[in-house]
Amino acid sequence: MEQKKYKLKRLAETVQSPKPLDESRFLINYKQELNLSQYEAVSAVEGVHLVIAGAGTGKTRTLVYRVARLVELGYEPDTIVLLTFTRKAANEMLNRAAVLLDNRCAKIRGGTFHSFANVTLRKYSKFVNLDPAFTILDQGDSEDVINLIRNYEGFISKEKRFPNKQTLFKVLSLSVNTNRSIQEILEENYPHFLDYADKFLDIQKIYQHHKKKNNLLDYDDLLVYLRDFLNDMNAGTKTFLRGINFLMVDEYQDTNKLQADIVKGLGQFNNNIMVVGDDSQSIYSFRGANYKNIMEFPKLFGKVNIIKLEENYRSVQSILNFANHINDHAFEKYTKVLYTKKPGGKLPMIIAAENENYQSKFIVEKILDLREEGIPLQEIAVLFRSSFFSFDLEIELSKANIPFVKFGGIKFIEAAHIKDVLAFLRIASNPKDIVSWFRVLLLHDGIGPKTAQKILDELSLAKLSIKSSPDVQPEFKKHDKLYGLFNLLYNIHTQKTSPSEKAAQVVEYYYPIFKNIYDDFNKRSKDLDIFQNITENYRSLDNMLSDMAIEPIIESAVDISASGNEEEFLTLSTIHSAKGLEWNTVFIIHAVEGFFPSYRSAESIETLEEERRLMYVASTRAKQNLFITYPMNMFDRESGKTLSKPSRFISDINPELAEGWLLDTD
DNA sequence: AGACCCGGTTTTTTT
DNA sequence: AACCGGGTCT
Repeated sequence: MEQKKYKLKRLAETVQSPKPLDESRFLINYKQELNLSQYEAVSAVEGVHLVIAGAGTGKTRTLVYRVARLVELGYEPDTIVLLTFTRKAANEMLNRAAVLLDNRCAKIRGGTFHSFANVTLRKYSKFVNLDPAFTILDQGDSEDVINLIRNYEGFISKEKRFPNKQTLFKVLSLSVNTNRSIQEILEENYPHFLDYADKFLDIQKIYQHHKKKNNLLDYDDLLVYLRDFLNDMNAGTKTFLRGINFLMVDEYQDTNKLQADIVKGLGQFNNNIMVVGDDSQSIYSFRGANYKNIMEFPKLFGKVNIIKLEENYRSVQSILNFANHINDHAFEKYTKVLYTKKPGGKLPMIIAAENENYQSKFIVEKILDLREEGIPLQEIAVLFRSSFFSFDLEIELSKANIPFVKFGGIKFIEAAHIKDVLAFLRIASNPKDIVSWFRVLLLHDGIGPKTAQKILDELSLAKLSIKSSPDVQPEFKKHDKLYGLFNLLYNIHTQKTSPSEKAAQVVEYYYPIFKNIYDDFNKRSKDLDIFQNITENYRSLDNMLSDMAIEPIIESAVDISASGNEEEFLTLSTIHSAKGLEWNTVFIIHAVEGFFPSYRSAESIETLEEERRLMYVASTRAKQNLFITYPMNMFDRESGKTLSKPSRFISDINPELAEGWLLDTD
């Protein structure tokens, strides 16, 4: 151990010397395997660096090589932190680095801001005044807590619509993530609820108190506590910061104010930071992300070295031209020009179909054609603005026996029946979890909100407890209906069994209820099996629950049945979930004014600009072929109108950039 | 009084 | 598909 420390110091000095490093000392030939800009980014060691990496310019490759190089330079892998947008992205990068160099790369600390905060806060809990066994609320859980509060006396009035739980949550969360007051958020996004501003504040107060009292942290709290810990600069902060030599942040354009503060806080000691991103691909403003964050990065950090990656390795020239055209209209950006050494390529095709179903049929046929031409399904994706756009297509694909996996939209963990099962386990892990108690109690016949509340009161008075067997609690004479429930909770709370055994007990108890409440229980019951399989990967219930909250499993029963036997499959994905990925052929569907851009976004230039960036992200996913389709007659229930105009992003496009086609319905 | 059922409304995007 | 509110049943 000591030897390593000595070695670290010596190498750091070498790095500071003005002489260029002797490249032959490295196992990897960085200069040869990277282009000039990539090499510049990869070989940057100390200081603050901003890498502007256009779509397909080898951003991931650059990060992977930099990780390897830092390790080769002798820095301890666990002093390097890599923050990414999803845990999947982090794992993929660390794996690639491990393959490139060796296993030391897998020891790098990586993950999302949220998972990083989770680990840090549990470890340094006493410095942030937290119980380390805190429970994490995902968005649905947070909404449920807020709903509980919403139903308190005095909030809902009969005269005027009171905001629902989603709206309440969104406003509170946006206020935290963008550092603005509730008043401001309401003025900007929900002026019709301005009358309720005081009630929002009341609910916020009660919500915060509830979380504190019951040892709960929501997504935003994870970031807030981490930021405060970093700013506090107590003994814990110092120890923690000393353990970090290098910080890398991917997808920086999608960070919000809170996350920018965290980056700043993490760099307080040595200021070795590299952030990577593309202002043209910022698509998360609804979560408080702001592309201005990346524009203002140099202002916030002072002396920043800006590196631009502009050579695109992904797409043919024709697709790049088209994407650049979409991007040309953005009004504020770091100027960068993407170029490629893959000249030519077929022009993107814009195809008008009679209606939605013809659009679907066209895509099915085209996919079959492409497969004939030798393009595997694995290399094809259909992308869309909103998850429900693909419903009709999904039916047509099933008819044609084309296997697909859908990304984005409802997640496995959000399905009602999975949340039910989780609620039992969460009570076992944290008997103070009132929301889970409510959920579980309401599953039972004859128990509604009032009775549930009564039982919860008895719990807090300790007349009822899952810490001892219901057999020895006299109060159960009144509640003999709930004997089975309490017996189950008593067992899974007190027994030292594995999470999977506990889950099995829960499912056994839950199954009859489940069959009773869901008409489609047959379809759903597969999910319960999948859930039980997942639980086998865990030793600790607490770990399992926080993992599931921070990093939801994407697969649902539909996906499994499609991909189960290692078959190749077509990808259906929201554009948001397609971030960072690429395919030979990409279809973008529903490019209709009102759907994409969504007419919800038509109110402001900012939101419209974001829709434009979405189109940019979608079209830069394609390597060889790009098809953009739109139905000419599309009824929209929300506005009650039939939509017929092509998306403004593709109408009036220069014929040199894309071909327009009309689908012949014969 | 409280549970339950029904029908109209609302849904972007995700850690 | 899930939510919300109102009306009806126990």
